[in-house]
Amino acid sequence: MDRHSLETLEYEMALFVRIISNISDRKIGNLDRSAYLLLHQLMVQGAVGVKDLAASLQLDVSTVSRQAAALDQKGYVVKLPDPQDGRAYFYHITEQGAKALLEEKKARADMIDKLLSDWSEEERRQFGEQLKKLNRVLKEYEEVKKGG
Amino acid sequence: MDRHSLETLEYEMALFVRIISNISDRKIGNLDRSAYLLLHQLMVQGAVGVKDLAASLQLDVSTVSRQAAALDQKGYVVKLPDPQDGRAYFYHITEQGAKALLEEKKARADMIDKLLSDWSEEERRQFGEQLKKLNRVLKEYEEVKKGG
DNA sequence: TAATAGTAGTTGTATTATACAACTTTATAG
DNA sequence: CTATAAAGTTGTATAATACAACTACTATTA
Repeated sequence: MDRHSLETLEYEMALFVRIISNISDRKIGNLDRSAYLLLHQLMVQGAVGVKDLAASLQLDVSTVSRQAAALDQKGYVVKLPDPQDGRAYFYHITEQGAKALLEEKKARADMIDKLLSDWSEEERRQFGEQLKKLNRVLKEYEEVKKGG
Repeated sequence: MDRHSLETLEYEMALFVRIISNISDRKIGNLDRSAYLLLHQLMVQGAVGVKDLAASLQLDVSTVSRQAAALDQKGYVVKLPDPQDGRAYFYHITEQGAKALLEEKKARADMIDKLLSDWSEEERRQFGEQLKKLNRVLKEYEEVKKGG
């Protein structure tokens, strides 16, 4: 591939990560990034335990355990015991949690909308799709890394 | 804008940040992300002090001071006093540092090249350009945030 | 069925990147 | 000359993470 495009991509990716990590660590709406992703996952996946959540999010169970506990504290999720297995729990998103998630999504979407105000419709759509595609391969890469 | 594209973009961006932060924190080559960006900046900007570096990188001076000290330790930069100002220093990238930077760039570019192996030339070019454009507005956003 | 191995989840500890605040040394303005 | 500002460093705090040790259960197996 053309070396110049590749180098642009390489540098801009590193830069993007730093900038956007800092921004999103400062919080967009009321949820931080980890809480946001956890709630999103719970919404998508339905009620699951920390093990499954950790697998989906590709994080350590201990990390997810703490994140879930924090959301429990806030009343955004509830932890119900698995009747089938005395060790296990299911986390359920609460009404309040669902509301917070939706608000957060809106806040983030609005911010992005504002940031990309001079992008064409087509550019945005395309960028979103490319990011999605990239995330898929990055996830695979992560899995490989953790497996071996 | 079309709500669906926006929501895709919104979620994929959050996901991208988490995935790629984790990956790049685990190091690609021999430099971590902060070291890489600092060396890159020094290469672009020439010899400057931590204040200017911090401004370019949009980080706190204390953060950059520590990062630069770490690179100094490794022999990737040298810190020379400003003959004009007894308080100030210039950080210079060393030959070793330049070599490490190049190797790192290569390692990262290779990784990206591999990850994007099924993307067309045009897609990559475009994605890089879009990321670059996005980074410009994100930087502005950061500046505003820090100013007010 | 009792003993052993494995599993879900939590908690302790360490690391890393960051910011903010206090400080030191030097420079500049009144 | 004194007071204020500026460059840089160091102390302290926070947040997200991983790994390791642990508890409490479950499953296997002899």
